[in-house]
Amino acid sequence: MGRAPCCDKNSVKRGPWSPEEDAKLKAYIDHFGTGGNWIALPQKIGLKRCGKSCRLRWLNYLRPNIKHGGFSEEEDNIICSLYISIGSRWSVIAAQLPGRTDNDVKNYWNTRLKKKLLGRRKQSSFSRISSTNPDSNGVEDSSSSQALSNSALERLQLHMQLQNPISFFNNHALWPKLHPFQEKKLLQSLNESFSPVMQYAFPSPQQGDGQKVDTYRQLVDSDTRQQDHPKFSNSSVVGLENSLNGITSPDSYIPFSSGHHAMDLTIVSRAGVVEPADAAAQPDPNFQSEFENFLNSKTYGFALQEDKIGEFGCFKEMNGSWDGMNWRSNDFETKDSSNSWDSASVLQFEGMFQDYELGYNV
DNA sequence: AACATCATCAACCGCCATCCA
DNA sequence: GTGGATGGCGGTTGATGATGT
Repeated sequence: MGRAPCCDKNSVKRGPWSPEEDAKLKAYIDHFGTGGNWIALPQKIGLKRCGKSCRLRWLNYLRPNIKHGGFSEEEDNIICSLYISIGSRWSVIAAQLPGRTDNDVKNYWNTRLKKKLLGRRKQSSFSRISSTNPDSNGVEDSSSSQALSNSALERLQLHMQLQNPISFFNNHALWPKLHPFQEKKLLQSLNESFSPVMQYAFPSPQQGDGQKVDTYRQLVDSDTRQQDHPKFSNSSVVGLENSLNGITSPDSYIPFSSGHHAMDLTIVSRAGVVEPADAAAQPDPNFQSEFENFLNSKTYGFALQEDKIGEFGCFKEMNGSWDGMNWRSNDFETKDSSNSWDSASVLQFEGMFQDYELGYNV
């Protein structure tokens, strides 16, 4: 039994608003405000609209100082950065963009920005998977596509594409400036939390790691049983196992990502030397070659290559530096009242790790 | 020119949180 | 404490225009 609708759908008008309706609503709110009750408002002004519809129309279109379209690169950067950090909390993201509504930001992300950032990269990553998996026939593996929620997958991909998490975590100079206690707390929480990516970043094979894998696998099994669309696939477990059993050993630990690879979990697992479920498969020669080149390059920093940066138009103004997008390190020092980035900066950094925890439900 | 497909975005839907009697 | 009313939010839909064939 669903809840009662907020209005009688048969007696209210739906669909696009006419200029007359807009004028009525705007004139009333300009003079009297909303009166604190959107549901009662349409009756007061003689509009055959649902109160919620009035509220939405006002907030998204009629409200003063609303901007439509023409998102700047600065705004792109903010949206990308916040999406990576906090996910699809559009109202929070929109709050950082004066004149933008959550609906606008959401639409912009879904229709343009996401494609701009993930579109071609996704394609290339899938083709890479396909090329190494003779069974896939070039079709995206449904199990891997369901491994994570769309949002989590997108954000994970963005992480992998826009940042090299391993080199990032190994190079503290790239970290945002934190107060000492914040950094201590962060490191503490990283050590306490269990995340595959953290394992890559801080490889410290210890007794009990196998147990962690077991625990993780139990989570996955539980997840699979409980949900129609489990957040985890077997490949993510394989990736985790590889991360613990293989490449995270002190000698073999290698920052295998060159940063510009669009690596989803399947690729992560494949990069982990041998994937048990696919042990007989030969590594993609192209990937192998790129991998070796990377190892020879000794550029373990943020290794976004020039040509790859060019694919991310919205970042091209940042001179190859990520500071402008993700790590407003100055935010902790310069309290600029003209922008509202302070809280967001904290969110960004905390959210980056929460993201992985959420993604893995750990 | 006609049709199909794609991209965009305003609007809707339904869930959850909060308020208040 | 409880339950209804309302606000707020994120996900989704569908109309419309643009573009491709």
